Amino acid sequence: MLVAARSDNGDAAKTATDFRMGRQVPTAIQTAADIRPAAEALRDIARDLGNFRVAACANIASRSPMTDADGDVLASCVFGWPATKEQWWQKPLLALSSPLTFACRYENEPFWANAHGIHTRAPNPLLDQIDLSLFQGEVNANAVICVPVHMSFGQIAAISFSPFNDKRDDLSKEFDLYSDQLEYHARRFVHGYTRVSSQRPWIPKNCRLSKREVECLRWAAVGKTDVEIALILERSCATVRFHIHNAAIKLEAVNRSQTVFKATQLGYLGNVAAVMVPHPQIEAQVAAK
Amino acid sequence: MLVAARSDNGDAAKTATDFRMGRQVPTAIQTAADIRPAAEALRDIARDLGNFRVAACANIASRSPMTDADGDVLASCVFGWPATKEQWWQKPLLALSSPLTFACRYENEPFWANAHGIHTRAPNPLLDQIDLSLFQGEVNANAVICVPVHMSFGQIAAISFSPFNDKRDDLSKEFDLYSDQLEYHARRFVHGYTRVSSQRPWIPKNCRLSKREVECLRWAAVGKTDVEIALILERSCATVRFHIHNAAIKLEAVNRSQTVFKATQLGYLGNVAAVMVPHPQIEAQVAAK
DNA sequence: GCAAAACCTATGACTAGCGATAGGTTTTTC
DNA sequence: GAAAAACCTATCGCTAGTCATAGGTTTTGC
Repeated sequence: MLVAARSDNGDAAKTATDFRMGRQVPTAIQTAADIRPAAEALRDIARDLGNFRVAACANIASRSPMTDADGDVLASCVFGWPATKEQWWQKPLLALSSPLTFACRYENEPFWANAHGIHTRAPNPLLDQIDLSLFQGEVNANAVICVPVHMSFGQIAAISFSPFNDKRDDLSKEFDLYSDQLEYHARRFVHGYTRVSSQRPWIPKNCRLSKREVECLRWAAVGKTDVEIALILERSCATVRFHIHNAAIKLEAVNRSQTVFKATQLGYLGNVAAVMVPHPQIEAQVAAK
Repeated sequence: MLVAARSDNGDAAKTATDFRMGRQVPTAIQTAADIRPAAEALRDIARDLGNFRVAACANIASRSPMTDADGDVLASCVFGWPATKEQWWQKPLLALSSPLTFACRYENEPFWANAHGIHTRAPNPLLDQIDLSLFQGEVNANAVICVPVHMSFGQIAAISFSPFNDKRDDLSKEFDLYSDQLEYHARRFVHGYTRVSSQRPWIPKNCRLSKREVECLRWAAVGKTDVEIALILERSCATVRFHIHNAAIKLEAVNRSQTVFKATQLGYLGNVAAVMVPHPQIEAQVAAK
């Protein structure tokens, strides 16, 4: 089936046009001065594709609104949210609040959602327990297409596209037709925005962690004490501390919390829950002490 | 300029064809049985576009090779790496090793690289200090296009496309023509692979952190002690502990390291270095104690 | 092959910081 | 006004961090 699809469309590999709409990508941002026109481009693309209104949050952990080079808030000045509603980003619990924000933490690809459910490209059981009972009130729409953007340093952005002045509550067709394109432009926009907005970039001078350092750090990150890690790895407590201390030095961190933080941001710990296996017998040994 | 480009191509918004090459996306993975055909599709797309050979690492923090449903290693069975070279993923320091892996930690968008530099869509000063002197030996190619994929839970993937059996060392033209398409398929492939490979998905039952909890946690994540945080926030040390403890309960974490880890994974702390401002006067007060 | 660098392992003592616990007060929200 | 959230004080035991020291193994570069 999948192979057959490739055979039928083999020649399309080199002839497929992309989303750029010309030589430049209108949603890409190179300098702060590009923010406004890029936001306008994103707004217009969303409107042209499905009469969608854009809501964009470059960092779900931050309550700062996205602004252009002059400090004007994009939500009201470009995306068309009424000024009286512009408070939604002061409270991350609204609009891009609990249900959508939650989903963006756990999902890598675009999805659409309404009060009946969150509809992803492929099933994601992690989203099953999200409470959508207050959907309309929280999201200010009956349905929404949402693009999560996971970025470096653990930053997560969320860009949503909701029907503007109409009552659509089933976006499955639009999602099927346009999610790729909306995702592409949302990513380009948010990547660029984040890049030009960044201050004080941080990079340690020598962050080549050794195998042992990472190993000890992983166990620390899942909550094990030095004694427990020592038992797990069959090494002394002092060795464990040595390695963790070494990792801290390399990451230019002052204590364990910061070390874990930075290692996570840089992807050293990955998806630990899938990698590390619990040690019930070690836990019994520790309990016996 | 950007607005003009949109005007010229306004109608393209709804007529642009996408990368899917038909009704299905050949590189998308829904079940484990799709891994092999999807990998073959990715291989073929890369070959058709630019005679590239694929190297894919779904989690730069893991040394497990990517395998299909039968446990066959994709690098040798599908992507065409000689069996004698298939050890590269046993040592994350090779192939997708230091220079490329490093760049993938700090860059959100595709780039191409050779021994002379890392060429991104927009300048990224964080990549300037990456040592490329041993490029050919480490990467096994004169030049490479690389797609970083940042995913949920802090997982980072890297997919590279290097010229197969030829000496190209300047991929700027291919990058300009095909990076979007390669990125699209690499993302779809890796997202799907990660989804079907995941075990023990983890989600806390109540991870709605309060403003205060996040605030305290952020300072802890950048290495501040409880006393320092208390001074910064003008609250007592006990209150800081209280909030951090609350966050730990909500995230189902047993200690501070694990709390910071999980909060980072879920994007609660965001790009803290850009958000939080140092407090030189607080540091002086702590030093005076 | 050799030297240097990197990595690994370990000890012991001490103290700072964290986690748990208990009880209470104040502020905010509905 | 009541309940929930935020804040406060205090204590004590446990864990993490520091310091100084020592030695061995593996990898890398010439």
